[in-house]
Amino acid sequence: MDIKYALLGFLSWKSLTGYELKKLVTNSIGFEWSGNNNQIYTSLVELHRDNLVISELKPQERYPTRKVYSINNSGRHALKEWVMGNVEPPMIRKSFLIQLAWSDHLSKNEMEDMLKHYELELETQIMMLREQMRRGVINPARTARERYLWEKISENYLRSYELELQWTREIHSEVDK
Amino acid sequence: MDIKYALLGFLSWKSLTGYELKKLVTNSIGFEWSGNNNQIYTSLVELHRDNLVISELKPQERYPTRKVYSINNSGRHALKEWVMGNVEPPMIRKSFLIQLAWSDHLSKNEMEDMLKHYELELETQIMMLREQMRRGVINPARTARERYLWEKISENYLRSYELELQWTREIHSEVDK
DNA sequence: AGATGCATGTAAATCGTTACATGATTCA
DNA sequence: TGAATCATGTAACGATTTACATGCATCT
Repeated sequence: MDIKYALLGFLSWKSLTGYELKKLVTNSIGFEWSGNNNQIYTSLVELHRDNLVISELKPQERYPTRKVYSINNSGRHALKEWVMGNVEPPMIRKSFLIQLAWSDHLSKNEMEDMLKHYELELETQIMMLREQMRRGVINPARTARERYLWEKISENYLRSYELELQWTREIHSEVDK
Repeated sequence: MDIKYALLGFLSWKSLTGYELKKLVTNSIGFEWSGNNNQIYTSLVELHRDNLVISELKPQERYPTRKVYSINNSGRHALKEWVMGNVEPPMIRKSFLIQLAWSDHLSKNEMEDMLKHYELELETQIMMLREQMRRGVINPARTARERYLWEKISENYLRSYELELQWTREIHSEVDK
């Protein structure tokens, strides 16, 4: 369950509430997935139960009480353990390739349509990424190295989508012949 | 649930048993995920319930009875519908990038170690893909176009991993300085 | 004798998504 | 007045993984 470590990571940056974590997770590049309420609040409960974070209630005047989570030493330790061990290859799931695999019974026009759709989806993703990067992606940037790494991570996703788009266009032009 | 359509796709190629489908799914490039027993046998039951396939028992002498599934016209229709509609961007989940995001507190050596591990994982994936391609990946190849598409699909995965490896090496050499 | 292949499936647990539920505040 | 933001969470469902369960045949 990566989400727990993603949350621990953000908490190793600074103390945050569930609500803030949700925003960070859904707005950061590469963390988007499973940034739903349920997982965040329940993961925080588990992290607390496992004694990796502490929480503190901070009442406010006009808004609901905030429950601020902070990482503790066990949490920092668990995070470091996870970061160093447990390296796995990326998991890539492209439904579209399965669709393409069984698209031979389509007419030329139908196939072009399919490819066009995929290109559009990819172009949209790329635009959103670029836009997000343009107006400054979240980046703790506590050191030059950290800033560099976070920039590289955005770049990674961008390049992945660009490669996919390029590949699709190649097929498109080949199928067009 | 893509797995159902992946199965329908293979059945649109030829009639197959659950056991054969399992082997195909786990050995084909891009279908590997969720090639576990449970999903295949239960999906086949659902496809049968939804009237997209028919099944026939074929007793054998020395081996257990085979349950051979065949696609029917509703199945072929459902497959075509799915292939043409419903185009979605790829889903990419790279745990490693989350690890990297929170790796700034590691020493230079520790970080190099991490990167080295990831490179090794990627190199292994690439080798396995190449090996699979070398000794002839599954490919219905009923038409020249279908052969071409299936080759492109293998190429897609290969290129994705190669891009990832290249990106990692870039970081590695930058971090080394 | 032990591993692998043939062939079927079930059960339990975890992970992930979507929707539900509440309620004040602020901005257009 | 309606939408968005602040802030907490729960419930239900669906997808996915891992492990369990059986038994004969064939190969090393």
